[in-house]
Amino acid sequence: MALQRKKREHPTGNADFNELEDDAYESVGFHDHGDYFERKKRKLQNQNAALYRGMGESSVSNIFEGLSMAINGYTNPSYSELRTMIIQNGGTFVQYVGKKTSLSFLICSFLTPSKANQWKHHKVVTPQWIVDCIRNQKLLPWTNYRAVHPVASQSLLSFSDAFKEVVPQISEQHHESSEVEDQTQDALPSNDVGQTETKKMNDELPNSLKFLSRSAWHNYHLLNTPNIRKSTTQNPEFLQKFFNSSRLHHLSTWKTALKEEIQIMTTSSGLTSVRNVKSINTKHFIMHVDFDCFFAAVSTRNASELQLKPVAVAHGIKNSEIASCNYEARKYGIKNGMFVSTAKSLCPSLVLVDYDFDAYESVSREFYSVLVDTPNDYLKVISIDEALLDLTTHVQSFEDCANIAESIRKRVRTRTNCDVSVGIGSNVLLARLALRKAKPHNVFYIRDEDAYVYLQSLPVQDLPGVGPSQSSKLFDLYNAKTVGDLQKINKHILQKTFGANYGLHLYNISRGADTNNISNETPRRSISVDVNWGVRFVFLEDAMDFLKRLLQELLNRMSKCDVALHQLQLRVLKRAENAPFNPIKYLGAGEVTPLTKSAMFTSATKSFDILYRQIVNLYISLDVDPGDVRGIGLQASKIVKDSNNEQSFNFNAPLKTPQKKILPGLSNRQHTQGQGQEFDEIYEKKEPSPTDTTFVPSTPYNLPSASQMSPSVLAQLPQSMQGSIKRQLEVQNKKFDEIPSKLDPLFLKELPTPIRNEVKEDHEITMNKRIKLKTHARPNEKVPEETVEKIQQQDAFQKMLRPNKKEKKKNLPQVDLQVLEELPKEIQESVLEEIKLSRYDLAREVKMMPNPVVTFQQKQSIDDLRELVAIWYEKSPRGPNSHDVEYFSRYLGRVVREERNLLKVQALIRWLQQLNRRNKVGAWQMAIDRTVEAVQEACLIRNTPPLVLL
DNA sequence: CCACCTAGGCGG
DNA sequence: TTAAGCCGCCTAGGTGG
Repeated sequence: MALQRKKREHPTGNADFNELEDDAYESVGFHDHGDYFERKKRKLQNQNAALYRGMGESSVSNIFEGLSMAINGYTNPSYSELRTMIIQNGGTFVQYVGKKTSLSFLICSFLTPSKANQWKHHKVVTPQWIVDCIRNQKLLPWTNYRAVHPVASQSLLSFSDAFKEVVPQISEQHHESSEVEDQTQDALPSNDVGQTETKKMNDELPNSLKFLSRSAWHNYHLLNTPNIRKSTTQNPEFLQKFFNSSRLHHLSTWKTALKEEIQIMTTSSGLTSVRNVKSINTKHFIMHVDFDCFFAAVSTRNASELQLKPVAVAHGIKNSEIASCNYEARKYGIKNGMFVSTAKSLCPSLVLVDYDFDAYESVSREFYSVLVDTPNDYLKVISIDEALLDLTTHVQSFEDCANIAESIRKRVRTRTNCDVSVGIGSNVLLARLALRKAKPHNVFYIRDEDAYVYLQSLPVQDLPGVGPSQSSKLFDLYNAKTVGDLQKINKHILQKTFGANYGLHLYNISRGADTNNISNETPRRSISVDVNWGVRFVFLEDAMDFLKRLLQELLNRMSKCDVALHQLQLRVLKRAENAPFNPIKYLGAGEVTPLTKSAMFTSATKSFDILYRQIVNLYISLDVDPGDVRGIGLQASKIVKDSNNEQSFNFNAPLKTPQKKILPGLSNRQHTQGQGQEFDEIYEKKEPSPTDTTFVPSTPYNLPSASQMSPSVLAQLPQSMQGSIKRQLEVQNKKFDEIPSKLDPLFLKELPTPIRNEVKEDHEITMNKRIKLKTHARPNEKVPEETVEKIQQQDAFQKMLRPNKKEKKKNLPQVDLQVLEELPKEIQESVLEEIKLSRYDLAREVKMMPNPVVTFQQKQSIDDLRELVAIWYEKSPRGPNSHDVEYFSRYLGRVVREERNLLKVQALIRWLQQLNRRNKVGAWQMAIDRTVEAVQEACLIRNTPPLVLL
């Protein structure tokens, strides 16, 4: 099945606003990032010119005449709306501001502190100014619309005033904000919770809403519509629903399953011999068999009246992608991947058909049984509807192949009522190119002697491995449009511009030579789960919640193949800057920036707890606003067979290889220099023998399954992640209105000065830093005894709380005991069990022990600490005392190192930034910087990714 | 030179 | 209502030993 990548769809005629935006943001491709910005810049410039030209009648006024304006960051009205407003009212719109001096106004809703500083000598106004000026048809005094308040003239605000300041800022941009309180009251349960309790929760929710980013705020409103909410990650059933309906997910899983199934079938039945190695030098006969418009054909296979009409398979009716369309529809220019609305405009009589995944599977089964029955040397699964056959030892000529192909076509037709096409060539590349020519419902072969000339007329995009990116690169750099043009380019030039491997590949395939010949299946090397549709979060907790479900899904898939992982990768798609909150596609990702981060595990693991904890770290380190998350993925790599199921024989496992080992790395597998060297030999050098792994156990211990997601696990998670506010109340046994009545303004100064112990500890840890960093370098690497000891020391926490160093070995700090006592008996036991187990592996980066909670001024919950910090800020309007800053920084450092709660640290620093956002007190900014610095250092010591803030 | 990381691309 | 943009593999190119 030819899955068409979505191409840019250029709006015809006079583009209106939405079209401009659609095109610039949506049609470039899903995460096509190459020179996106370059193209966007050019494009926008053209669009501006076009806007100016076509202004004649659309010009509304000239109130902005002579003024040049630029837009920065998220705005409401949107970037493009503002742009039109400015231009239509006589202003000059400036793009990508280079020289600030030439600018009259900068339009923005909010500036980061560093940006604010950068723009302090300019007129920076909120978008509301533009709106109000146009509404009043005159220039209003801009000073009433400042986005940045000058530091000097700003009077100091009291704590409560500061809160009041924030609210109107939001409501000014979102007129719906008055609804918020009503809606939240409706949304909260009022039955089994006392009335005061409910009120407190209500207070708490609007309170946290005040600090939502614009994108999170947007999502909050979006998700208030129950039907929409149901279609997003907020729905606990989302993953299942999504995967059941996702064609791409089906394609992937089908392929994986088929590969395994066919391999087993052909190996055990003896119908297909394992590929003959000596035949490398003999001439091959390769056949590529593929259904014509598979989904559409299957859906209409028993409805002959539909087969004559234009038919497309899609979910929706508007901005839904066409997965497959028949040849009748293609006559109208309809293509796979096109939006239904576009297709409808090309062909109003287009018939839309639903997916029928079960039917695709059963048709495919018939298809593969025909192929398996066809005598062959090798059968390779390409996808549900597509396969390669090596017929080398069964035929003498292309004519023989063509006869077999016709026979396959006939049999498939009889059994499925669908057509396949067949391409034949002496290698995979030529067979594929022949297939293209054969379609629809035909057979075609390319002889070697004709290949070179045949290729010349093809567009470079037709070559496998050459997609939109590489073909546009070829065109931009060498003006090469056809394979003939490509043939003329010097090999070394290709290698220089496209890299040694890919350049050579291009050189070869342009001549019809296939470097990647058909080969035996290699074991899977990674397992991943991705969701890039319907992802909408408001709070950090939403993201964490979804990540838990995603991780569970990953673990389910891993357990089906009996593997554990050494490396975990988190992938987040972040809404691109300036991309609209609502993408064109309903609940789609829109234009995004992909971000990835990975973690290594010294011993292979499949433990939910261990992995989840790392995922939290990875997620935090990516520092994406929850409102901007558009997609999330987890990938398990460096996977190893899990030793628990050693007795079960696995067909896919290479023979003679030990059960537990890292699968071949890229460099081992691909580099042709290593030819002739067996994997095992390579392994022998790199893999320590089992006796070498005395310290770091290569077998992960398995936790009692009851402990997965048990309350004991929940209890050790940061409070902000523990779901609802109600549960937070229970767990912490605290009441939100118990705000410290009134604290002495000098209380911070009277605190005990830093304790000598801790200074010593800090020093010690810094000295260990280098050794520690080394230990994570490679899985299964032996860790020196000396390091272990030091790490143990480092992990011995709570020196401040428990000055008695001899208690260190006890492993159960008082804080934990308190937590433990509150838990049910059996869970207590499970926790104790975990702790017992963890004693065997103290060097483990991720520990099973609940981390100690470090208190500060007898406070430990984020909300209490925020309260404390707010009072501190309020009471020190000119800036904090430097001792207090040190004290606070040290505390945060300990939260990183000991409590290991990066969420808390991030929340507190952000809170401080938030508090200082209005007044912008320089001394406070310096204090924040110092705090961040301390936290980064702590992250370094802990060997976790640094915290990124704004 | 190696091992590791992240980004990007491709196909079905 | 809309809609269901996955997933495994490869290569490049940077960093740090």
